[in-house]
Amino acid sequence: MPLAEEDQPHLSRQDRKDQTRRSLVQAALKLMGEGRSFTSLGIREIAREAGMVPNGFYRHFRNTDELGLSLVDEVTLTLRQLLRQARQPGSAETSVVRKSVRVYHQYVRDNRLPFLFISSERAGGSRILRLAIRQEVSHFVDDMARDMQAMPAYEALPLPTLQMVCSLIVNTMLAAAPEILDLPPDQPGQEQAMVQRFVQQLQLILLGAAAWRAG
Amino acid sequence: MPLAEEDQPHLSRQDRKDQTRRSLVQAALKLMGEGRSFTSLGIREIAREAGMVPNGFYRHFRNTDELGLSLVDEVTLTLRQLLRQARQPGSAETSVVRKSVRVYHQYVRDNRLPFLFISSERAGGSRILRLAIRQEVSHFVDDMARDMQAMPAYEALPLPTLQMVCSLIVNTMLAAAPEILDLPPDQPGQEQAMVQRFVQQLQLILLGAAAWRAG
DNA sequence: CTCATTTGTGTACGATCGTACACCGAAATC
DNA sequence: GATTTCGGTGTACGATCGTACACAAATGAG
Repeated sequence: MPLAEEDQPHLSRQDRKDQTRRSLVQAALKLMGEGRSFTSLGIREIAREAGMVPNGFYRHFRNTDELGLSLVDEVTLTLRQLLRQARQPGSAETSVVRKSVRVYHQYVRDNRLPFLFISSERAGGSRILRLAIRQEVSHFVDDMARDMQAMPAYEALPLPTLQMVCSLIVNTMLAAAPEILDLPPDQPGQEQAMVQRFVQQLQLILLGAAAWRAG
Repeated sequence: MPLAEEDQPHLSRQDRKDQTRRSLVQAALKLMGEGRSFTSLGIREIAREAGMVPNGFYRHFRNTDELGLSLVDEVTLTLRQLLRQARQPGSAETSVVRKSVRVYHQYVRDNRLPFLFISSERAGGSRILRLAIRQEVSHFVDDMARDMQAMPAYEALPLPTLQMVCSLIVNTMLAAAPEILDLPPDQPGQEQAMVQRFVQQLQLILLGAAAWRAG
């Protein structure tokens, strides 16, 4: 093993590779944040944004779709973090739904790029990406349903029913994300109306779940 | 007025223009049907698909976004037709929801391109298109809510509440569209599971709406 | 009939695209 | 310490892109 460099902490070749690979993924995400769809991104463009020469791209991915799958992995972490946050002890607030919506609203705004990517490519141009994202969302729904099953209010419902309910909730949440991100920053009224409708929709779903009989 | 041509019915200049304009819009739609996103389409590409030279594009649209807005108009007609179809007298079937889902399922398959466009560009890359589509969807929701208000089962609910419910229903329907279109044609089991979940989700929403109190 | 308008064509330019090949320097291996 | 491996660079090619300009043909107005 060579002497450790002082001003640059020793990074193995693999570490450096992973680092530039991540920079490529982040570059693609950033470009999509500027109003581009994934299928419109080019290899040269991504490489340039990542600060490297076009050919460097091929050292990490064979084409843009392959990068897209890595992008799904990367962005999925953000979703999992959301679920972990939701698992925190629910404070006794007047309305659990209202608080959840507020937390989600802020979370989407704090993680603009990941949500923009997921909600736009979930039905977007690349079939490979669509399927990958749907699988991750499905995974997320399953986790959420298991969490819900541990709650006294819903332990009477069988798991498949809970999955159906959570799928509906997640759909509603993901559909709200691009609307949140498109809100003009100087229209508090519009924002308030959207949030209220969002809250009511979730309340209605939970109301329906409570009235649901058998699976 | 000149003599009418026999083998080519007389078309005014404006008629011919509208015709090629439509062919451009249809060309863009067809290209998106081949797995491309709208923002990845180029002027040359669209013109070529429409069977004309690149520059011809500019005689009709200044850029692709402008064509996109026409595309939204074009495709919206398909949505309106769906609503008109739903207005037909609901036959007395065991489950209205189940029948509606079957009809919708077939309708989406029969109008693949319009639904592919709407559901993918509703959260897609072009902000202008996103907003235009959302406005049309919102319009659709309003019409649907008015229809629902005329039904005895829901006449007790105020219009804003019905709009909130219909928005949830339409969201669920639009989210189902790309899943329907992505189904591998040889997996009846997967299709059946998807349809069942879809039916249950709509039933749950209606159950929630029935239990809803006040606006 | 004449002439201006308008729709679609042909050609051309510079920029960017995906990709192939040779190359360099540093890390990894021996 | 010598040698191999490999991430990243530089250059180059043909294809396609958006767009500008001049032109042809047909239509509508006078």
